[in-house]
Amino acid sequence: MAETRTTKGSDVAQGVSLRLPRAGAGRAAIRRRTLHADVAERLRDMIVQGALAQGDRVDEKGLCAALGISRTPLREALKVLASEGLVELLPNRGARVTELTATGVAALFEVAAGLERMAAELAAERAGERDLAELRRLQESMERHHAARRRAEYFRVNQRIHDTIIALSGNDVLQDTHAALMTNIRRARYQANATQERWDGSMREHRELLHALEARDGAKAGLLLRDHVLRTGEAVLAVMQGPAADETRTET
Amino acid sequence: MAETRTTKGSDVAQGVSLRLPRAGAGRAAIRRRTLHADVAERLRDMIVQGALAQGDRVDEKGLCAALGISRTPLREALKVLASEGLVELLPNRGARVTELTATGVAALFEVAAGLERMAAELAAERAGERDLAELRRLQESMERHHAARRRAEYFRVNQRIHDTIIALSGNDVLQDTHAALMTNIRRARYQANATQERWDGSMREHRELLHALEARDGAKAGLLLRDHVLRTGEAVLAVMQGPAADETRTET
DNA sequence: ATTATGCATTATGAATTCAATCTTGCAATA
DNA sequence: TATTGCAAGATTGAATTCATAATGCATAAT
Repeated sequence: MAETRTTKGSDVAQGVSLRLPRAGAGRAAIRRRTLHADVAERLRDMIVQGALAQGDRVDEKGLCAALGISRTPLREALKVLASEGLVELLPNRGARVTELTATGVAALFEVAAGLERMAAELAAERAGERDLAELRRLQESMERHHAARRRAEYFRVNQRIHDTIIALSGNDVLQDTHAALMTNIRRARYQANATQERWDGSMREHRELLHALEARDGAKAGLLLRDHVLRTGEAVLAVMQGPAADETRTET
Repeated sequence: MAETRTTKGSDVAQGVSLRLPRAGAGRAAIRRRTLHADVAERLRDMIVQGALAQGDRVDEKGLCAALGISRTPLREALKVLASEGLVELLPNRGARVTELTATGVAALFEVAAGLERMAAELAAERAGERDLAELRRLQESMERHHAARRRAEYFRVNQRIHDTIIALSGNDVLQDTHAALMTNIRRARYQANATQERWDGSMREHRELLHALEARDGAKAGLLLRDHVLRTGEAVLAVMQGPAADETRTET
């Protein structure tokens, strides 16, 4: 597993699959990627999935060895992650993974709810008939997964619906801002993995949302989606604070 | 002016006033700063004020010489600015200052309006009586500046009011997200400097907003502030697209 | 004359090196 | 025995060096 070479040499570097320009997929956009961007993506995943846990100090040397890169791109990536709120940089003391507090997660969901409300309002105005048809298709797909209790698939389609509505807002800034928040929200959801089920209620809310969009009732769609996201947040928070208050510092 | 020393030496670096821990102000938080953070701040100002103009390629070597630093902190700062949308990084081709398009600016104001609406709704619930008193004080101050046609002071207090309402939301994520957008919005406003006056209408809207907040009518306050920000955006856009369509690529 | 190709120059991305700061452990003293 | 001061070690932040990709120009070929 990428033997921890002790630097000093000429052919260091490419220990991992990083760098390769995505072998399989279409060659269309020969977008060259930079190392720091790949590293940032990798670190993001590690933090979301808990491979780098809350409050963990980021050991630069160790991570460099593990990833097969030098410190420069890693440190560049850390700057980006810091501006995304995933790590905090303590001058002369390195980086540490930010802790998810209850109040912080509540704030995240509150803003996400506001952004999705905005997106729904705009989508109700700007979505074409084809877009609504696509949403209906997704809704039906989700209902099937729900009926069959296929949790993972349900979750994926659910996420897809939210992303679609965001995209239908036709506002790039909204999309980017939302994406940034979602990385942090995924962290919280990943933690609260266990019992964050809210299947039935969530399904109903999605149905009502779709109807409001079809009726081009932006105000109603906005409120429905906002409250839906807020309830999701409450469910996640309940798990975080609830039974297993292990890792999660609640910080009243 | 920080003689462009040709590297090689021991006492390079501190050409500029950077680094000093803010001599005057209270010593309370002995917060140490890092070079890349200072550089990022400096670059932000340069971009907002147009010292680095739209579409300008960022010459690393040149800037390093000008700022009296080496490339590493500069490049780290550029990564941060890229994630803030102020520059874009072209792999192997360096950084370039992003261009403000009409659609982009419209999107910025749309999202800012949504965030401020959210803030107003929350502030109406969460603000204490003392906070409202502070807002009244600011409003009166602004009215005085308005009456006296003191443009700069009016503008400053106006900004202060918006920031205060954002803060009264009690939501840190909202505050950070809004701040990130505002950097870009300031860019647009700086460009449209000339005739973005909307004094009288703006004043009236602010008064109504204050009344709604005092009445704890969150929904109304939210809508008022949202529309106020949207109108400001329209004014800025009008100037951008209008008479002097010089620098600003409109990009239909 | 115009376009294509190859070379030289330049600048970027990443690695490595260097210096300053922080941490840790031990010892000395109260 | 606890606390403070000091020194050694470790780690960060920044500078410098190195390798590679991009750009521009000159030359040659059509």
